[in-house]
Amino acid sequence: MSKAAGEPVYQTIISDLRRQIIRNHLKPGEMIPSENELSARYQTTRATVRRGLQVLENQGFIHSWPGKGYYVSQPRHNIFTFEFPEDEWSGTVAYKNADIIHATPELCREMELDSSACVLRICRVIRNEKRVTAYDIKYIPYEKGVPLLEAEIDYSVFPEIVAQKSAPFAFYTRMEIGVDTISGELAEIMECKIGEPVMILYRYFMDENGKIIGYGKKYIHSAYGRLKAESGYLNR
Amino acid sequence: MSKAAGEPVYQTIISDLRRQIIRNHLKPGEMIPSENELSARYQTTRATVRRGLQVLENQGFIHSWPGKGYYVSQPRHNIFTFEFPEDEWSGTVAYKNADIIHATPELCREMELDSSACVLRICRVIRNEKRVTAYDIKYIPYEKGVPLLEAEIDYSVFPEIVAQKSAPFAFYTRMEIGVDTISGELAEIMECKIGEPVMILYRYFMDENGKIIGYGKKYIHSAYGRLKAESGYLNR
DNA sequence: AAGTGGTCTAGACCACTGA
DNA sequence: CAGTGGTCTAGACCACTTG
Repeated sequence: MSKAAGEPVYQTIISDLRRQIIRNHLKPGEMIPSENELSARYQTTRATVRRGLQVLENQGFIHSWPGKGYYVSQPRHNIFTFEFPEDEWSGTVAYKNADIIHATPELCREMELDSSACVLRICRVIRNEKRVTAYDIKYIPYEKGVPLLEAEIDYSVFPEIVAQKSAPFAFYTRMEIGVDTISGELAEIMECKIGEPVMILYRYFMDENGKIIGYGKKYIHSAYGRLKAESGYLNR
Repeated sequence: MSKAAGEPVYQTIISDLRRQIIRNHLKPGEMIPSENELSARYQTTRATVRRGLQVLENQGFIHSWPGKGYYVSQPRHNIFTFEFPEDEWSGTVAYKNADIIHATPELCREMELDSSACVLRICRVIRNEKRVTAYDIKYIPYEKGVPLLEAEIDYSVFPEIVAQKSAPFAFYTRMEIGVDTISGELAEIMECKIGEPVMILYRYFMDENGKIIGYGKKYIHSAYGRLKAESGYLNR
């Protein structure tokens, strides 16, 4: 039961329990002291205790079981998060091109489109001082007659384009990470040899109803670097 | 202001505000009604209102600015999470081997080890009916004289091994995703041709002090599949 | 029946921001 | 200065679990 000067009581409760869990004095599956017990121990009310337990629950340290008590959770060390460096990641845009094409078989499949559909395609080549580091293709369903948005043609970042098609919060994203070797056409664009390995990031943007409102591929040259992700409980 | 029968008041508040944000009636950067305003509107107390706002804040929809009010946040659509399917992912273990080796230059670098250090190495080949899908190598610092743990030799999943070296919550993980083509030695192990592309997952386990307590590489054949990640605000 | 967490009320005092 | 969020008190009633 430590106490930093002026530290809120609920913070003290959080730190204390957190420390006990991390040091394994409270083990996964074990019950932690009840709200009433903690209220008494810290000379405070249930509301304040709950304030602290709420945080630990949000962070995945504990979970509550109504009628029984709070229990230490089983840690999940295989859930990772990463921040995807949208553009400007691997360099500057060296070439860009936007046009409207008919849906290819790939696009019909990936974007669940009719084969008569049209799609706005935005291609970009990204490079650093020495080489082409990435090749990026974005596809956005194109409704005939609907004027293009500045943002689309001007290639702001993908989520921003999509946000204007729906609303800032009204969509979700899926990413798939794959790998392949570079073939003919791509080798020319990326200025490298056929057979070199590339990472491919596929992105799907869906609206509230699951309708695909954006699809993209990004080829990243293996020499550029790695994608980094993290998981864990210590940095919270 | 909707109301489901028996739904807690704070839930109603959450749903209502959430809907307004997703529909873009409350826009990023805009202030939402104050706690007092909401208390009056829902005929409840500040405590109940705060209960709801807390949730929306945790989910990233809003943030509070003491003395000013609550504001709608800028959505982050480039933060992804994925669950890493530990083993049994791409098939069954076809071959395994554990031994103790001297730290190679790579290990000294990656694990921040002294060149005289010893390391427990666990290699595994994973395959499905048709082919080798992955090759997995785990490294764990080996202290001379310390007996090996059952778990290590028996190759339970990586986080579990590491958890026994410290404590279930007392470490964090970094993953890096890279790509390469298969070279000689690896081609033999993975039963494929030289030059085929592979995804490489590097994993680093650190304890509270940042000391590396586990390192691993997993080569995944491109034919196996993709790594999938998600982001967004709709599924919460 | 006693204990647990879930929800809620009706206040209080504080530090901070803005007009 | 009035308004905002941050913290906290001291209760209440409920549904649930356990002995």
